[in-house]
Amino acid sequence: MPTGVDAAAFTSRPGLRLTGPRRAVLEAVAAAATPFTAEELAQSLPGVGRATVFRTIRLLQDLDILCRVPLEDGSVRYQLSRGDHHHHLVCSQCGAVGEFDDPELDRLIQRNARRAGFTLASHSLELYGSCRACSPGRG
Amino acid sequence: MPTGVDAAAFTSRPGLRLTGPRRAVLEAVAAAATPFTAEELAQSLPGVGRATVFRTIRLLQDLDILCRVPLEDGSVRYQLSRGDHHHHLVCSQCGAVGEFDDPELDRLIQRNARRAGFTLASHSLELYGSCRACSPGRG
DNA sequence: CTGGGTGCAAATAGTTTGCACTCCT
DNA sequence: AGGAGTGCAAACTATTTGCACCCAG
Repeated sequence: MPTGVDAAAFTSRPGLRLTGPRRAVLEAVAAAATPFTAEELAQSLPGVGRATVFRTIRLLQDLDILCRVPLEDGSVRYQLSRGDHHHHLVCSQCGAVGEFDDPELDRLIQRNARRAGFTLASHSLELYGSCRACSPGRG
Repeated sequence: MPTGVDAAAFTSRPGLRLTGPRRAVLEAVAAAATPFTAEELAQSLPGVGRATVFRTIRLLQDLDILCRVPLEDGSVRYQLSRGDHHHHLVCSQCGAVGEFDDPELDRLIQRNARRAGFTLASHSLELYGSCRACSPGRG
């Protein structure tokens, strides 16, 4: 078993190949302790071409293995996707990114869309603040 | 009265100057029928330098006159801000961007943050789909 | 009359593409 | 063996910065 996040996903699409470079990216992604930029990922894999890193990042997003995390400043990081539909909790201090989901929240979002005469296809919700470890502690 | 969205905001910060170029940007922004990119804004104002357009866009965001609209594909557009705190409804067909706010939704978001031990500073929520005009109509 | 603002051009950041070559299946 | 995948470098998109000059207050 190569990565834990492994070949299985690749079987899902006919013609998709699990190659050396992709394996390398997959391992780096799975091993990452914190969310990373495409640049950082590329630099951590000197043996893999930049373009391949970018192409693989996109592929992994399509396969729901990786998720895109938009930061408050407009930059973008990536992180292993831990669940299907979810939202992000981004800590501005340490950069940690948590995930959560709340059906009630999604229902409320849907309701707002309907109210506006809007047919909802998708949505994106990011929370920014301080994680437990980085919070002032309040006392 | 130059723009409707006028000089008033500029008085709010000591030292801020309402110059010709800024006036021009403000007028273009106020006249825009649909959300625009920085590039488009710059091109519509040949008399104003690119850098000034970008610097003014940033300034107008700080002044809550303009708001940044992240699209689904990762690109960014801008639109006159019609309210204080609000979220966006982005139509993938025609590109129109509506705004809405829902205190209940914000409360639910806050609750999710708290649950995760997270001190919330801000959040961003964008809905993507089809506006009333562009929707299939369902029947 | 002076410090905030501007234009230009070059620099930077982030990402995509063309193409010859490689290698998985 | 053939098409998916790759590396490289160049192209591209989006935005920022340095700096000499300018003008609103």
